[in-house]
Amino acid sequence: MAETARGTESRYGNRPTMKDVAARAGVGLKTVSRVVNGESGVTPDTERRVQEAIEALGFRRNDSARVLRKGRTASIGLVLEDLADPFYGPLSRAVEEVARAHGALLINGSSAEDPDREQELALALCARRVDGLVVIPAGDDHRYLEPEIKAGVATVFVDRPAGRIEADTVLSDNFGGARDGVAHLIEHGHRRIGFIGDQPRIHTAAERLRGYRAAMEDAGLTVDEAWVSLGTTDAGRVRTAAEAMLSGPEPVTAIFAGNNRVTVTVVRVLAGLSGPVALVGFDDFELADLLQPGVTVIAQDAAALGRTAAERLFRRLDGGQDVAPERIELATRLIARGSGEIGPAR
Amino acid sequence: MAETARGTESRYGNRPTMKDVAARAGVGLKTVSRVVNGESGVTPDTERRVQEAIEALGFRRNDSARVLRKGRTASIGLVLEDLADPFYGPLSRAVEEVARAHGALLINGSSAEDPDREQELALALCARRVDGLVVIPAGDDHRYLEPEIKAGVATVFVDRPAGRIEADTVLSDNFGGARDGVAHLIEHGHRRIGFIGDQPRIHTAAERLRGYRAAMEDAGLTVDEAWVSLGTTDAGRVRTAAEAMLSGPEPVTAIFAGNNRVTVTVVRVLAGLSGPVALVGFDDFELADLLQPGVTVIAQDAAALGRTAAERLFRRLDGGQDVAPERIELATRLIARGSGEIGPAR
DNA sequence: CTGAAAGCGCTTACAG
DNA sequence: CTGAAAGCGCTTACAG
Repeated sequence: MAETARGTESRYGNRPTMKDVAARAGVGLKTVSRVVNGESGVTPDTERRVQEAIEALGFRRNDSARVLRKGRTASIGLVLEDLADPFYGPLSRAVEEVARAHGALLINGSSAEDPDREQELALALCARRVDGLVVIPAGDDHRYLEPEIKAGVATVFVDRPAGRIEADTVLSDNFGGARDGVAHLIEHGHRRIGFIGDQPRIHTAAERLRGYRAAMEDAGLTVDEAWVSLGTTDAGRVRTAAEAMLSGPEPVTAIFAGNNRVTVTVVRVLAGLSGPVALVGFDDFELADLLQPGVTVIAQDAAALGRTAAERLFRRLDGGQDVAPERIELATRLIARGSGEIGPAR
Repeated sequence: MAETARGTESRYGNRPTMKDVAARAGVGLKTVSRVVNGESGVTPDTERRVQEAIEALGFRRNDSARVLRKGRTASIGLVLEDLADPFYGPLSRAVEEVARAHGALLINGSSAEDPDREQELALALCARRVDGLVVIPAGDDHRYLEPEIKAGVATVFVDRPAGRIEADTVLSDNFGGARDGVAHLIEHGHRRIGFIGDQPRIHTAAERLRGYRAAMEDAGLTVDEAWVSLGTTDAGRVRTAAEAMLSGPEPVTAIFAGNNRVTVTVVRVLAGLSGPVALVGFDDFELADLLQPGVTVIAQDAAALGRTAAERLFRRLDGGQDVAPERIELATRLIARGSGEIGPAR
């Protein structure tokens, strides 16, 4: 009857439900539920009748409804800066793999480095009742997530720390990595080293700058503030900054680039120069080894960041709600390829 | 009372509902619903009381429940090969932006080029009742999606065509692009041109091979089958293939690489060679212009593929269910950077 | 082994 | 302007 009521043909947006299957198979709703979920306690004959009805009707369980009753949605959210950025691809994929291993789907969105959009997205995901949230912060105040976390949304911050709340955080050792990279340049004889980085309000940028200053200080070198340039990482600004510190009577002989966008632009600037200038960049990038010279970098493991964060999230979900928030820092790795081993021009 | 029943403190996984808000504000459920959804017909005073209860309780509407009643979930699914592949980043992001403009969230997953996993993922998304599906096929039989499409899941295939079903498809002009690239090499004097591509069961690979053969034939050149190598695109196989066609008494003087992974490996092989060999690659990649020589490529617009597909999907969702499936082909673009303009060695 | 009733948290359709 | 009842499609808790 239910069938007839909805018409003979399957119509758009009119999907069969367990009720329809039950009616067709001549069994109760619960029996259909048992078969669909592979529960025991159904005679083979009954099961066959239900299976036939399922096939005939093209039934597929509505997991949205299931989830409402169950409590957990078996989905987690990922808020990142930009899905199109090559740094976030491997990170996303790693989060996805861990989610998959736990039977969860991944909903993700880009904040476009806009704190309001980050908040809007994160809260929309909470409204969908994701079980957990992996956030790569764009903003620096995450108090808006406090009620959600309290309500049980497992939340882990990655790449940058949470702002003004206590929460699990997985970071790269930005300070140590930058310090190592600059120390590497110093070891190769440089004393005037430039630093071009992102806006200092961004945690990673500030940490890397701090690493630069620490390495210089460790070596007893004084930083001329004309060697330091912070701001947006668009090609225009970076190019101007690089050209400025490479000219004048006392130009820098080496540059430490604060992230891969900066590195690429600096490579372009250096390609147009006559004399060799050393370069070490934070973040590895594809083909860095194929350039001439190969680009020496401080590599961070984007996939490991994602994996570590997602594993932490599921551990919390699997019973560890009351564990104290932890801050995990992953090591970086210097990969020497040539550009960082050039000595200062005589 | 409801409040007391669930304890004074907000406990994990115990979120306030509209019922709780209604009880606290001393109004009916429907009135809370009206305030939450910004519907008219509520006195300012009532509204204020409800708002206060919402704040006090930390209420956030459960969109999962809402969705169950509404029918549409305001979410779409994206099944792609690998989120970590730089080709899919911009494509994903473009789909996300269109979804966002339509108030929908994006759930995505990687098939890892495995047809079974593609199916599992796509059907899991259908079970969640996504409104639509953007699929980058791994398999070549999509009949499993027929009931879903009939039931109203708007579905668009991207990058590769759907197998054995009629459905909207957005593709790059793989044939034309490859033909143009090979013709470009012929124009620069080459007559022995190699082709290294992916497995021919993959549609894009087959089309590009067809373009290669067409260009050769158009120029009256006969293809020696020793110049053609098809298979997986791992570095080992590609390297062996390239080295084979570059050696012997009649080596190729130019190579057309079937995708960016192949291109990168070929660049590495050529870097170790003494004489110059021309190269054109299908797919653009970052820093292609910084290599020496810059790599000439046939570029496809990944973002445009994603955007076009998502727009098509939402058009269907916004009333166009009964439009006939369409096949949209986007043009490719040759970008000359040096490697494709090298003449044959004398 | 099987099923009727209640409920997950909302919205819809309706009545006052 | 406001709210009680029914229902979205499932699962839970229970009874037979």
